[in-house]
Amino acid sequence: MEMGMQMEMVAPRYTSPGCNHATVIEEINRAHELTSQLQAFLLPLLPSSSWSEMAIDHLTEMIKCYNSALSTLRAAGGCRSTPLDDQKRKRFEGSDWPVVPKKRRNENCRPMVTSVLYDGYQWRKYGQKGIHGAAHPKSYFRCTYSKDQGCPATKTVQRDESDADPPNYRVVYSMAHTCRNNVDANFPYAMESSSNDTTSVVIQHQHFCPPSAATPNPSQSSCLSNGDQELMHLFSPEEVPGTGLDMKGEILSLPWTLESLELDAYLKTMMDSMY
DNA sequence: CATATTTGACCACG
DNA sequence: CGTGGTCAAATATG
Repeated sequence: MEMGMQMEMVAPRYTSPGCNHATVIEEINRAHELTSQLQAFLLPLLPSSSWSEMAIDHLTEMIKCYNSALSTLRAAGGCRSTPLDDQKRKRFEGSDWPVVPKKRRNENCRPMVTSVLYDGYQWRKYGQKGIHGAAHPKSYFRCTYSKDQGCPATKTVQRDESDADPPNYRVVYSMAHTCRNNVDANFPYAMESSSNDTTSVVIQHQHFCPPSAATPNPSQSSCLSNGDQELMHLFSPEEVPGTGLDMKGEILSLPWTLESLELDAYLKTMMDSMY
């Protein structure tokens, strides 16, 4: 679109002394290399399932993102923050709130799922709220098909108070899905591992459980006879709520073999090096 | 243009 | 009246 023009116009202005352009490129380069290695590492290990394919797809997308980011950075020749055009700036004029522009999704890398903690359903975020006494805001999601099919399912995601590294997320589901044909049939709902290196997520079920009637993997479902039963599931480090991509969680859904544990360690290393 | 996210405003409830 | 949940306009993005 007019993206290129915007960049040319504003790039010099957003260069700051504290922002080392070469270092940024170097870091992205490293992330790119690590992702490529990870992909090569994963390919022979993953079983053939659409679940695995999705993980590989994620990696491929990540590599594309890095390529795009690198070429953009190199073309820009300077470090910049997200530029605001006049119209966008107008929104913040006279307001003491957004000194920085709204945080938006990575422009080159749209996540496949619409919420964190991919659970086989598609969610749409409709709100975020700071909770009294909580360090982290709570995000509110409803089923993507709530409008189309009147699906009442909602969930909230809130980062745990503990300073655990990686952080824990509390996911609370409310109401059952009534939408159809939207469940990822390959979603392994319950994971049966315990690695202290993974992100644990407390999942609470209010009224109903998530992939319930349509749960494609009932044999693994540890859920859910009682409404308010609290379950500990081990997911992976991931982006903060709202940004969506939780690829590692998918990978960790593999059976816990030695390989997958090594994989976990490798993933963690990779993640650490990326942030 | 369609769809998703962000975020301040609004509202119900205790 | 404070808090938490939802709405909806603005915005982002393919």
